[in-house]
Amino acid sequence: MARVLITSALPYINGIKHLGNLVGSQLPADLYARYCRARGHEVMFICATDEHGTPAELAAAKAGQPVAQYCAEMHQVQADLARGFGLSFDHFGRSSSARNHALTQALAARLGAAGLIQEVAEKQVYSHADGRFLPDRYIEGTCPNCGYERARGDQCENCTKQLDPTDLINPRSAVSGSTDLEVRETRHLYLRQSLMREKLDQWIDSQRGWPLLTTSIARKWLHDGDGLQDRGITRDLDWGVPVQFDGAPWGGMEGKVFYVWFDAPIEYIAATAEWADANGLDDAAWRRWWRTDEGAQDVRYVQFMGKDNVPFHTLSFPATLMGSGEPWKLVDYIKSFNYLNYDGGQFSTSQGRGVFMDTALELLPADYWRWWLLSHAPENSDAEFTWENFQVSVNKDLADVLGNLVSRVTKFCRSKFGETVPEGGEHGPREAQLMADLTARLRAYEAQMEAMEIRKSAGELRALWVLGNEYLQEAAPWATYKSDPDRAAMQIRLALNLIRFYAVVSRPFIPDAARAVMAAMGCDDWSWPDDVAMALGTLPAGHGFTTPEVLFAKITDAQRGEWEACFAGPR
RNA sequence: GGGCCUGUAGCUCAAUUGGUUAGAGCAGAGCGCUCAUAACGCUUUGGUUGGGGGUUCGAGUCCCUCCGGGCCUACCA
Repeated sequence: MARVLITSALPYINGIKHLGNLVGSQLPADLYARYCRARGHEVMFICATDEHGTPAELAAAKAGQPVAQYCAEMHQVQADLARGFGLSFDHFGRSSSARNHALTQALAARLGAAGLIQEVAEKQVYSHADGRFLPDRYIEGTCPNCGYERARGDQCENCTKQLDPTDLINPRSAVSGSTDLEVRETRHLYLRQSLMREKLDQWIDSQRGWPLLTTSIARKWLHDGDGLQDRGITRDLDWGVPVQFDGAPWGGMEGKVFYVWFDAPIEYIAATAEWADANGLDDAAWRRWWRTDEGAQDVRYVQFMGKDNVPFHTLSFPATLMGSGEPWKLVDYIKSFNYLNYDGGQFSTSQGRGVFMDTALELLPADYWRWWLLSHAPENSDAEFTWENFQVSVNKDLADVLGNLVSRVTKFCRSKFGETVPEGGEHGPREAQLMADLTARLRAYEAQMEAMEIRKSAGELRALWVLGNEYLQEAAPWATYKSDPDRAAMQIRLALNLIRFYAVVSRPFIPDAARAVMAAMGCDDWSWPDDVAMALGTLPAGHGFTTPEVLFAKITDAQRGEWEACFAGPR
């Protein structure tokens, strides 16, 4: 028994996430959390909505709502969708919480006292019409390089030239279109990451077995050019954690808030505190997960995220925690993912391209999506979702291999012995062989899960299911029933136990179906099959069960065609 | 422009870090079974590992080069 702290990158608040977002962090994190719990480990699985920043404010404005209300509503929407997908967070928090405000300010104060924060005066574009400072990418104008008229202030997407907003010809606000812009001087706080480069570099070097994607991105930022750059951690916005607070080691920062990438990872900790609050527990309850001087020294901390989040988690957040001089728990393993593409292009939140979490659940049960996404997780390179691949994989793996196995066993038993685990007969060599095969495969499955090799884990699980079909084919209880009914009874008794076994080991991937199968078996024993032979004796002769309805209905060609057409363009 | 990742059977992916004859699943072909969601099982056809060159007893794996895909980023390795 170990203690495992698991965090998923925080989904941004400004809308419903697509399947690419889901498979990049929350879903694999959930798989791992469920597996760890199934193995009897003590798990704290944390996620939250990332609610600060300009896009949130603009999305709220577009929806005609105060930003606080907009975020509260969208948080609820995302929480409901997470539940719909079976994401088993111990707590799904909000980066706008009072806990995060307090913790972000406290950490910033520590960093300031340690000399790791610097005030920098810089020039930013202010829009009078919008009444706000505009981030570079919200300023549009004509590209001085190629003449493209809709170049953004950070980069021209036509000629790819990197730009400064002041380079643009005829600049205007992308929010309102106003040309009433002004370059103003404003002061901001910078996190002096550059001072911690050596320490971070050694820390990264000391990690073993991290995905190449994780370490290569971290090293790129550490060693590229002049090395790790200091980064601004504040912005001129209203919505966020105020930079000026009682006890702050700086003055004159009224009207500014911390920038999202600074406060968002801190929310991992704050959300754990929110969890304690929500459960009526004291501070010690959450601090034993996060403070190595208060119980977290034996915690294993694993983070899941898409590759775009790697720099913040390998460098900025560790710099924040290390720089505080306090004994905060640092991450032990960072599992990062590439992108999932949609049918030849990218999923796009802004363009509404691809399948989003809400519509996905309207089409099919969560387990269909969970299985396909996890068994095709973009671990080593970008992966691609196509409707055809989805249909073929799901029908074959879930409906044919697993669902049909449950069906053939239960229906055969019902017709020959009734809905009761049959009595009689003794295991023979073929049964011993099955146990041995199952044990070998199960150990391989466990090893892949522990290594967080998602695709390979799915492959091993599927191989476990296949063993059941192979056994049934060879044992042929429909034939032995005629010559030796006791033997058929033994075979079916084993097969029924096998179904329960599958419910247990499959639950991390397909929790809803697993629950349905377990319920049909009239059982609630989810103990992990450390000893396979013993596990396959759980349901005794005489135990009643019910024959489940079709576990996974197949996706028809008609459905696929319809969905293909329906999702071809922006929704 | 620079850096990193990547290119393996029609499709989706493996290959214990240089070590026998490059393996799985799906799709295709054949056979078997009939309990089952026309499901399952067995057998089987597919690869000059993007092209070319090199190092080595030995290269999918290392080096060079060209071609293609992706990500990150800025006058710097």
